[in-house]
Amino acid sequence: MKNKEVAGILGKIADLYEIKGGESFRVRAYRSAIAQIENMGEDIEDVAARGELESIPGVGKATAEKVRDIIETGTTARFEELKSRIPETLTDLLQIPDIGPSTVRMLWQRLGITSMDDLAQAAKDHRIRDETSFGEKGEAQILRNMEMLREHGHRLSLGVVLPMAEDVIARLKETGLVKQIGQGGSLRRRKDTIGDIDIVAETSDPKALSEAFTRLPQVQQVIESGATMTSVLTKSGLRMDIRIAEPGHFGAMLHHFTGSKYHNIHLRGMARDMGLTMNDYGVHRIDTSETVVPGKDEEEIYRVLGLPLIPVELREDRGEIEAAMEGRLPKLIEQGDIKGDLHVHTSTSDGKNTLEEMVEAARQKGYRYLAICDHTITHGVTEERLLAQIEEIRRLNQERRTKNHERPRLLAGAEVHIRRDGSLELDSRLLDKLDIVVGSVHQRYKMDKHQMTERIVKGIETGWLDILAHPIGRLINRRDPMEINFDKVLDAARAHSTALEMNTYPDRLDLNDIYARMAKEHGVKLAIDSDAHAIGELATLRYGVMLARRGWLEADDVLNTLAFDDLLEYLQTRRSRLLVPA
DNA sequence: GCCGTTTTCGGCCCGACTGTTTTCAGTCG
Repeated sequence: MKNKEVAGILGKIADLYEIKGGESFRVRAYRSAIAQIENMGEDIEDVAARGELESIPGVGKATAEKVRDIIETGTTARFEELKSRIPETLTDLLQIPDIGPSTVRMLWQRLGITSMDDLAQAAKDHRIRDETSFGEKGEAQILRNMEMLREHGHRLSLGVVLPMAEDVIARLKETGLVKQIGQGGSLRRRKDTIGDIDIVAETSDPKALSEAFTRLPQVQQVIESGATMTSVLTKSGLRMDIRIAEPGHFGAMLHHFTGSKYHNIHLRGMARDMGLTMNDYGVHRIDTSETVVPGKDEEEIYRVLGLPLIPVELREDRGEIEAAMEGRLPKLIEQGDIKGDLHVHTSTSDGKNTLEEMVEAARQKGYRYLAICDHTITHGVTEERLLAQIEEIRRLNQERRTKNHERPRLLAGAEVHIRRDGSLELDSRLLDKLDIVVGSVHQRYKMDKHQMTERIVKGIETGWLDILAHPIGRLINRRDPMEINFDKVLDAARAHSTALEMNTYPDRLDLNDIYARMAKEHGVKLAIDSDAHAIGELATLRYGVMLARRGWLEADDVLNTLAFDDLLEYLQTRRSRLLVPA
């Protein structure tokens, strides 16, 4: 039973309580426990096995007992009892924009609606306008919102959404109306998937800025517009909001709309204990309403609470506030720490650019090294072409010594498929000629958990894998993660000094922050690689740095922050230790 | 349902926008 599944059932219980009504604080407690369980690095089953569920923040005696029930039996008495009184399918309706628990309850009690299909039919039959306070407009809006959920109800990759937001911000800057502008929400916190775009801006002309915002070429439709916020639907189906701060309050507004919700709730609780209240216009005394700081920047807000500025990527209430209080915030990895890319392809296999073009692009990025890892036999190079490529790489490195000193050094590598039985599809005679070996699963993703874990662990135990590429195997919105026991993979990776990849291909973002933090805590190194199949894709590596920061990673945790000589020594030492000739 | 640097009971973050509104509930972030 995965954390996601346990959280899913607790979420249903919370949903059913909300539809029932009158349980707002109980619901809040559930939601807070759910957020912790979804975001914790560890398998909830392991925590339960150790009897430490109640050490999870927000999980008390009652929730711990339900979690144990769910792990053991797949459900819990409270859930069954609620379902017997309130149709479970009602919780689906909560996904529809602008439909909340009160509306669901009303639709159910007054019209007998219990599912999406019921609701669509009732709207088409005009029963909603006739028998509820929703008018004709409201009824049409429900149908539109259901359509929107069907079409765009999913979250998009950070690698897709961030460039869109950057373009919007550049255009708004061009208007000359903004004094300060930035991203907010989960986008600014660099979550791997994004549900909507939040923008925060300071201007002396809110009306003109709102109008400029709604006239952007990306905008399909204006959803709502007021004095301090305007919300639109973009042509790509993403909701996009702009919040407008009064001069002098940009930091407070930015902080408020960066979140996360639970980070903010935690901070507001601290403020409350100090007799203070926080909102998007600064920090104020509760008794006199006197403004303590207006929130011109974010530092100001944290300072009032006695805290250093907490990096945006950490603001999830996953221990960052406690770490900040105790002065032990990590020194997070930065883009500039990256010295090279250890997983790129060329036209020798399925890449779009030649070896020379990839090298030149890497040089322009200032990389000190680049590992060429084309797919092996099944997916790409033949033995002859691989040998020829190794020759070419040696020649280029030789040439670099006499001229082109600024060119990155090249590592001869391959991306080797891990077969169903855990063997590698390249034999050791060829593997031994390579400087670096990246292993990955590229076929048969749907093995059961035990078999898939065995397969990957055996692959690692061959001793050849310097890096395990895209370890989880998901494609965002297209393919679910593989079923694996991640703890066992981590144990094997640590024992064999195999680094786990943070693959920054926008469809993958694999590993993400949560798994990366787990790896770090297991003493396993990470490698942030673009898996670029074209020169333009080298730049996606920044998404990996963002997710690494969310995973609390420091430069030392990441293989490709090493200087070239240190990297080479690391690889050679590793291989000589694990692959002593028999 | 959780939690405690006055607490094991009595609190629990805060505000904008919409329209089912004319003073407020529902939804959202």
